[in-house]
Amino acid sequence: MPENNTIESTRKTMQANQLSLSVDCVIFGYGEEGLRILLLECSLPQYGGQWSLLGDFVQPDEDIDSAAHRVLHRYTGLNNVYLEQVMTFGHPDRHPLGRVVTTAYYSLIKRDEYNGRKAYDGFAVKWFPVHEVPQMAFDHMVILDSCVGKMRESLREHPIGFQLLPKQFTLTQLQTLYEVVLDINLDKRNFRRKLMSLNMLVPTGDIQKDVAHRPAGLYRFDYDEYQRKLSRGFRFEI
Amino acid sequence: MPENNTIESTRKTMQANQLSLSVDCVIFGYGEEGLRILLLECSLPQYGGQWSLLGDFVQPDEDIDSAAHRVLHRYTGLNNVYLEQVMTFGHPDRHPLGRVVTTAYYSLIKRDEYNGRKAYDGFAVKWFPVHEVPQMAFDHMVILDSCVGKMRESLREHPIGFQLLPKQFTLTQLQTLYEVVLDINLDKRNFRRKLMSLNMLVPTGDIQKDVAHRPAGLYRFDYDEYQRKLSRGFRFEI
DNA sequence: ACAAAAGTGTTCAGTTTACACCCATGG
DNA sequence: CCATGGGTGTAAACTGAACACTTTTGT
Repeated sequence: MPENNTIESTRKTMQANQLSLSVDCVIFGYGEEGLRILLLECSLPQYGGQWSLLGDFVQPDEDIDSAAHRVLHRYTGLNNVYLEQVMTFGHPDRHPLGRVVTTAYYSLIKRDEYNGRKAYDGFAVKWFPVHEVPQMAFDHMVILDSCVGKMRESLREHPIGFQLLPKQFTLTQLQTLYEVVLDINLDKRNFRRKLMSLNMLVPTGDIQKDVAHRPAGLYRFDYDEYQRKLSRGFRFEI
Repeated sequence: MPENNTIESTRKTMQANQLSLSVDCVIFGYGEEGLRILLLECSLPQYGGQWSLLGDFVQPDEDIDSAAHRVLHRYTGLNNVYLEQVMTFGHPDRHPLGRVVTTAYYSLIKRDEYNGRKAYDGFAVKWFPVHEVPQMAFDHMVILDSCVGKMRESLREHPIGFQLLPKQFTLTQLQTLYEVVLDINLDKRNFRRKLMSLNMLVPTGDIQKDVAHRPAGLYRFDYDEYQRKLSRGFRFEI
């Protein structure tokens, strides 16, 4: 498995092929400071000062999903994380060093489980707020935008948000998650009514500890019940 | 531009690369007989008697969207047709002759504008009803299923159905289109109310001719008005 | 006159939205 | 006793689904 992304290794990969395939991951991190995106300082001189998504070439005998997982693991230390393919970008001039077609993925992780380094091959890695993304190299801004859209759509239509909370969570934590990631405001009473009416949140019986106000009840998401409902034609929707 | 898909040309393309990229198109044809899919008899001996989607390798300096349009044109004679990327399939063993990653597209055309041949390179091309697809080579059944799903989703959320009707059409023709392609039944009154409430169907003033019953009024889809509404945040939905 | 498809309203149920106050706890 | 967030109900507006008869035309 490749373990660096220097210009030399890039050239070597490209020379072996008329056409190369890469994966690029938009990694969303959810935490105290809101929703951020993990970016890498671009190593190509023509994109000096700009940033890029985290990516690598797909190896000759590697599944593209596996390549995306490998990239995700390399930069975050995480395995078995939710990763979704978004779209493939294949304009002939999108990469200045040659023909590279790239398949975009996004992932949604908890910032506090992130276990990456500050730099790779001498190039910085940094979290940026979604509303303050820097200049992006290649066509990575377009890719980023399409991943933001797809991620928000999936968050509304699949129960992937629960992976960003502790096993036990309060309804306010859940609401805040949707508000932050979707960049919307929700009504507390309506939100609770809707979520509870799905019959997939079960009270654990526990309550918050050490908070300077009335402690909230804790819930867990009943994944088995969700699967059962799914097979009966149910569609999750926030 | 490549103009054949024989086994020899396939091998040649693959030998030049560790990894090849192809496009595969699911071509839906709408007409009198309902919704059909255009398939090609598979040329590989190990898939004898099976059928495959219409595809080709992406050329070194060709956009992937262009490759899909090229394939579509080759097999249907059509240009400037609606074509949508669905997903990229990259399992290492999906192609018996080597590593081929493929990007799937679907297109929706009018059967009566179809202008293809009966065979290409000695292999038959045939329309199959969506409910009677034959044995498919490679992973093409999986690809087909994902394209059917995506096409139906897009039909409901974008006004792509109007491309399958004459410029002027009756409301019944429109309703039948949605019923056939989505494989559902719709209530006539509710359907008309909903469509008319979008304020994007304008009566042309003309009526049907030469029908053995009360002639229906003809409408056209106001694409400009649709664009205007779009930019004001409107979302099309059937 | 008949056959065939066009055209047209109303009711009911369920869902979504808007909105404000009291409660429990820690400090 | 104060500050902080937790927790709760109701009314109005809107949306989606069900449902049947009259009209116009050609033969």
